[in-house]
Amino acid sequence: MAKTTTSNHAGAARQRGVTMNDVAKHAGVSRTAVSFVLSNRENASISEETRARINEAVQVLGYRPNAGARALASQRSGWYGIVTEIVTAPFAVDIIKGAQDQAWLDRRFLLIAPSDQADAVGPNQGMEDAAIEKLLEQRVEGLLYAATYHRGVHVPESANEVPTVLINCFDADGRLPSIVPDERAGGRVAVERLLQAGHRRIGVINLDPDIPAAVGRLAGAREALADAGLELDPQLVVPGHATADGGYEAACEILDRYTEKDRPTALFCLNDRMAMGAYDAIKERGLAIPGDIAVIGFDNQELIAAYLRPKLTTVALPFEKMGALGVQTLAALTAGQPIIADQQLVGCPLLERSSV
Amino acid sequence: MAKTTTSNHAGAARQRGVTMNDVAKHAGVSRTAVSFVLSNRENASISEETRARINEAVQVLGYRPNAGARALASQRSGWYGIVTEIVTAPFAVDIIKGAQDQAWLDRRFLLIAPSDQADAVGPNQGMEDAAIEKLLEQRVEGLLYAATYHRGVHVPESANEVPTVLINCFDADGRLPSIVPDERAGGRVAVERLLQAGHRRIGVINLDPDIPAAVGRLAGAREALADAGLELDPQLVVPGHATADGGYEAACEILDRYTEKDRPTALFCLNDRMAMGAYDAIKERGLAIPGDIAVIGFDNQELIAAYLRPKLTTVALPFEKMGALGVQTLAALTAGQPIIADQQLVGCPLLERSSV
DNA sequence: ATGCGCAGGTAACGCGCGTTACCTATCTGG
DNA sequence: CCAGATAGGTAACGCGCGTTACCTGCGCAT
Repeated sequence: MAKTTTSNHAGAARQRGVTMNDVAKHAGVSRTAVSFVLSNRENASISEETRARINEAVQVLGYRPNAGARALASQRSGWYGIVTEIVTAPFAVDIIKGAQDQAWLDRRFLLIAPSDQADAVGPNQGMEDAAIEKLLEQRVEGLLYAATYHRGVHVPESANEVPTVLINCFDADGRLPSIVPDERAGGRVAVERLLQAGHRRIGVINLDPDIPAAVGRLAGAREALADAGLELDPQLVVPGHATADGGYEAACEILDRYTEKDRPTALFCLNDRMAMGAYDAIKERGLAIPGDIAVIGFDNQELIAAYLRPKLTTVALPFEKMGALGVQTLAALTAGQPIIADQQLVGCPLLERSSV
Repeated sequence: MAKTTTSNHAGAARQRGVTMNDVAKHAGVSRTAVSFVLSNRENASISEETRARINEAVQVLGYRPNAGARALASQRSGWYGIVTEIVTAPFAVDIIKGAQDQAWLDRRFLLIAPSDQADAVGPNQGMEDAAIEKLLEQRVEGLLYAATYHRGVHVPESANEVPTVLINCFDADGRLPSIVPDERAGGRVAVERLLQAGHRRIGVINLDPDIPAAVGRLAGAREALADAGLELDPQLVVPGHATADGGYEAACEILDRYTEKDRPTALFCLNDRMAMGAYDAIKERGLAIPGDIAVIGFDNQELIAAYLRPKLTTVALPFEKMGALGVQTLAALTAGQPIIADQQLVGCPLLERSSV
């Protein structure tokens, strides 16, 4: 499989960039004319004929504009920067994806800078500052700052030099606009789905109760129950570590505590990893999903939700959408428009699969 | 939660970049002197005193070099580009992460371009070409081309204008250097682990037998068995769809076909998703992992392997390492060094968890 | 006094392009 | 026949910086 031939690689004589001047000469016009044609200037008066000659020259010579030079002259880089933990979080990717696509539509480029520690505290802060610094050196016109889980963050000072939007987090200092998931609405829709399926006794496997995700989702759950004239039994809310093991243990506790009659008929797991563990606990007890116990998750971690058996019905975190909205907001901001709100909530859609 | 205050955003008067000239004036020297100091020029003769004055001016004014202008003047952008499907694959991220980190070490920037369809065939080819085009407009000095699963690809022509390295795929046209996982060695180590644990009858849940991953891993498995004086029973190799469902079905087939005595005592699943399905089949039959049946996977998809119960022992695909190696290879290439081989194999380490 | 080397700088060009000011030839209306 | 508009361009500056060539004193040996 491994060949040992030494590669002489692209002998392709790396031609020293064709410039606009070359194009101009080839077409027998001035460089200015070329510039006008390439940038589709409105009020330029260039005859159709020369325009065609120029375009042909571009083709023939394989001219490719030099983005750097263009940025220098026009004072606009056409770039946005995004700072985020790349790999720590499977989520970050979807945000990037959404932002990337939107940027692409706007004919902009997204410069992605790593930040292994997106918190402004901690040992790696230097890294993050350096990343932002690098982005600013590239003269990005705006900054996106994305976190891997919904929380408050402290954004480095330097981010103030350029319009900045936070994604999946909010400014603990309250200055910068942010885009976050509507956790409350998500919690509500999850429980509404269970109610609609006829469940009245619903167990909740909770996260660390202090984080925004837990607060919001639980509040939403309460609202949905209240609408149905029910209350959330505090006994049925058990905290768990945000892992599969945590979900397993919490589910065991909740399942073993009651007789078959009193047992909840549905479990709302505040994230999919915990749902994964809950599945095990349920199956271990010879119970069927969703026959005996329905399960609904949160987050829509594809790798889990779509591969569990039965596939997990869950509420999706709208990462791509938030990414796209981030870029849009940035675009508005850089265009000088006032933004609508300091915090934009993005809905979390229910994803029907087979566990309810 | 959602405030509706209208944000006036960073009133921070976007100061029109401090330039080297400003620094020079402030320090009472010429711009050249500043340039010399900032670029740590070897044979420049600048007194310690003026050097200090200049550095102070940089601090005071908050000077930040303009990367674009620098690139223009020096004819070196300091950028590499990477083309990959960003989100389709959870894998791509790790490659990017590895490449990003290595690039960061080399004081280079990684420009990430989306390519929703990394295959050179298909409807989205235009997108990919455009992405490469954009990267070249940014004057990247080298190109990385990463695939989400190990396979042969056709790289667009334009990539030839600049040194290019393929990651997790190889050039079907055989020109470009590539970096791929050593599937064979990986398959070998997996089976060796099972043999070491005393297993003699090993079932294999296979992938699509035509892809490099299947070919290599299976070959490695055979080698390991041969070393132990055993042969791979063709009956024990069952093909499956590369999903949890596929793994479930294949495992059912293999488990139900034999009596308890003839049944394999271990399952080598050629990817983790299938292992996930196999878990269900095994548990359903009241069998214990690894007590009754040991399971070993491949890929090390964190979200699955680390969260299954028991945690899955698996062979890791070295994505980060491949990414880093890609950048290193590119660096060597751009420095004009001949590369070692057209294809570099990267080892797949065994990750011990609890399923063997 | 002269020559010479060296520390400590500076002037000026060019990188590739956007953009503004200006110029010329041709047509049109009065 | 001439003023004025318009089509079809061009010359030249500046964006911020790297880099090369050159300049100016000053100490020192001749």
